[in-house]
Amino acid sequence: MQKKKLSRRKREKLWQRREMLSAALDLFSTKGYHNVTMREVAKESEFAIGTLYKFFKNKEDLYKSLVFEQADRFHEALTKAIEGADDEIEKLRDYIRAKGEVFSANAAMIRFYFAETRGASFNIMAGFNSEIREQYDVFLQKLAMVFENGIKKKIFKNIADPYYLAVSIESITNAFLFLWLEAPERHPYPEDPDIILNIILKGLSEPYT
Amino acid sequence: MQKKKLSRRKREKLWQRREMLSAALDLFSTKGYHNVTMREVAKESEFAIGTLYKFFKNKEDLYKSLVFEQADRFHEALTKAIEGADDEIEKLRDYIRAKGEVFSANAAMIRFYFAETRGASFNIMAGFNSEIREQYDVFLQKLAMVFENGIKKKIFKNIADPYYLAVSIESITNAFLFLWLEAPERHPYPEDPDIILNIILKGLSEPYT
Amino acid sequence: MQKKKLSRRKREKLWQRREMLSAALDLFSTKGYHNVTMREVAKESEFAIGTLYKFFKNKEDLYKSLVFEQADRFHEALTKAIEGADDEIEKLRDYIRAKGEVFSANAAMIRFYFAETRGASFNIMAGFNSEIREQYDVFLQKLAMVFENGIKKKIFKNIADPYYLAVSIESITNAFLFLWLEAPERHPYPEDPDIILNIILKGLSEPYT
Amino acid sequence: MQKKKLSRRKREKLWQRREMLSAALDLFSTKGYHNVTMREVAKESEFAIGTLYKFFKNKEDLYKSLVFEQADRFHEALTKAIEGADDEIEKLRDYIRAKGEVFSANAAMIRFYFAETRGASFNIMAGFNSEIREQYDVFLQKLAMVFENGIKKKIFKNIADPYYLAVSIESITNAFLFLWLEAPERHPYPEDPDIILNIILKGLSEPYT
DNA sequence: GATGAATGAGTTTTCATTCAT
DNA sequence: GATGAATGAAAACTCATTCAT
Repeated sequence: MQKKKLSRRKREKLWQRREMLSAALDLFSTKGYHNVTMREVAKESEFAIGTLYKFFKNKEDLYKSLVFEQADRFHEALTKAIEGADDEIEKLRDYIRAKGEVFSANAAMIRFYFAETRGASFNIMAGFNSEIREQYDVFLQKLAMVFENGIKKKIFKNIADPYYLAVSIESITNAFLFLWLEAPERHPYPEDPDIILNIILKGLSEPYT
Repeated sequence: MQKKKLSRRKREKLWQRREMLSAALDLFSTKGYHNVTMREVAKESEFAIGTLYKFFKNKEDLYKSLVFEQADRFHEALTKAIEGADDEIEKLRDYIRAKGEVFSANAAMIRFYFAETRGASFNIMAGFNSEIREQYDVFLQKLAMVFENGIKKKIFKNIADPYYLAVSIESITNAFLFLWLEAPERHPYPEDPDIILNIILKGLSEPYT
Repeated sequence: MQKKKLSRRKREKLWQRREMLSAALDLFSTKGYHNVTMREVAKESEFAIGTLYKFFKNKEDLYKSLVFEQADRFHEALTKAIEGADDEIEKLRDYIRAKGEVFSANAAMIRFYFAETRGASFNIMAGFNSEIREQYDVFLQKLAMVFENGIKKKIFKNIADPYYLAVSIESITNAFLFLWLEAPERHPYPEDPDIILNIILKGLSEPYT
Repeated sequence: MQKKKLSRRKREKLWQRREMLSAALDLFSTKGYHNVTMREVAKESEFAIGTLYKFFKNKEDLYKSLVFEQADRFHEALTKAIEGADDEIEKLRDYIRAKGEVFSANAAMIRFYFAETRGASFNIMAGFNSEIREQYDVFLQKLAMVFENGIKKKIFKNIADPYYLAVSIESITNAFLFLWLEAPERHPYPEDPDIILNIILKGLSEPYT
């Protein structure tokens, strides 16, 4: 086991880093990159500014670290979800469930995620955007594969380009998450994945075609 | 006619205002709120800073004005689209087409839109968000109505809450716009609205119920 | 006349600039580059910090401007001095007098000059050093020429390389200025240039060869 | 003998101190006081910052210690030089040689010396300047004495105040050192002290007087 | 006794906003 | 009424110094 090998020093470092990133996530997600000062992050995380700068070489570095960390966490969970089951429909159900779990656990993260992926700090991201975008695209390709395979296996009808189907289910789940974020009571993220899934599984128009 | 009543003075004012907002849209959409200075907006719009402040009481006010203006334009176009045709399917087609037209004509606006609705300046908007959100919700309700009526008329199967259907088609079209924004060549916003529409019309699973 | 052409605006600008450089000279010369804050320069010159930054793009730029300005003033005065008279000895007398005049008028400048040319901020100067150094060398060459011509005309004995003679008289006058700076009463810069000049004109050792 | 009395402990301390000062000299002489951090001195000398502070109560103290140490070394060498020989001319030759030896051996020291005596850190030195200056003046007085005695003995002509003669020969040798520092190849500090000495010994003007 | 992580005061610089011309 | 020069508050970041281990 590697984890046992970490010295007390190292473990403390890691814990401190986590504290800082956690404070930063809270602040960035509610106020946005430019409305958060390093002083605030320092105060919120209960470290001195200088200490913050020991861990992150500047504000942007702190921000990027946060983005990468969250993106990794997110990417990993979703990838695992669509790689678990054998059945394509089950894969999609797992994916919808996982997305809900990862995000519902942390409203700050979802707010941050939307601020990041769509718009918001698209200016700050300029430089490292590509890396994240690539990682995201890798996932989209995998998701598209699920549809492609489903179509090949005749589980799905061939109604649209698998990539667009992937993008669509992504955007629909995001929309549900967004609704939940705004009014958790009124619009809970559905327990039953089929509530979302049916929207693209069962066609609206029976006679239509 | 009301427009004839406007004095030359008034009309000039309006034109100046439009120049300013246009310059602001260009800058904000490409660089983001915090990376644009009033000096830049002044230079770009070829007015003096002081003149800018005659029209907008501060930077935030300029920004908000822009948001409201764009939102209005957008809202109006989409509302008109779904109120035109009689047939529900045709309404949806019109909606998809209109969305493409409004946005495709102006990449700046779409970039700005995403920065606004999803994330980005959700911080700046804090206060007046509600107003925009309300307007947006009015539209969502109307869009939901299209689905509800379609279901009542048995044009659509009753596969999900009409409101969620509205949110879904909104998010799918957004996703397509986003793809187009990133790579206009590779992912053109479809000429034929059915390419998008089919995703929720024709269900993926035939045998699945 | 060109000066008459300057608009009131331009003249005011120039005056402001001079005020700032004057305050900066005072501060830099007494406290040294690193011990002076922009806030101090602003306060001393009675402008806002922002105004300071309108004239000089950063602290280093302010500093460099000061160095160049002073160097120019100094260089010009000395060059004129050694180019005025025909007689070599008279040239040297004029040079010694001019040096005294330029500096005696302004203790701040001499302090600043020593801090700059010898040592001090040799770190800050790194980049533009060469330019100043070159200008200085041009002068040294001209001064060496005075000695060379004097030797050719048999006014001077050929006791050393003219360049070294130039460097020597430069350093001796500097030494006198330095003494004056430290104790103006006890060590006034001599009215009669021959007091300095004799040191290298009249040899110490008659019999010695 | 006093040195034998030093305990191993004491000797080690002394050695450590020397290591620190040596690292400090290297850094200060190349980068200047304000561009050197205590962290750097610690790293360069391979001690911990805390240890540095055991030896010097703060950065300024470290700097001053360095100045005093170097000044002592310098002062001692030069004093010894002018006290060795009996003949005044030989004393001056020894002085010129010694100056070359002390400095040529250590470019860092000369750079540091110029940064200190002329300009640079005259700001940092403010407080303790006087002490160094006094020591330096003691030396200047002794050097002046050499001239005074030479004049009394009729070895030298009485062409100027002995103190000014001392200052002059000091500044000329400095100028040569400075030239050497800038371009060691082109301007070597002369092996033969007479090359410098002649400048004040042999008068330039034969017929003059 | 040695260490170096943690601290936070202090510095440079930007930019929204005002107001005299 | 238009202008844009002047303002200064506020932000990012550095580094001398302390002190718990």
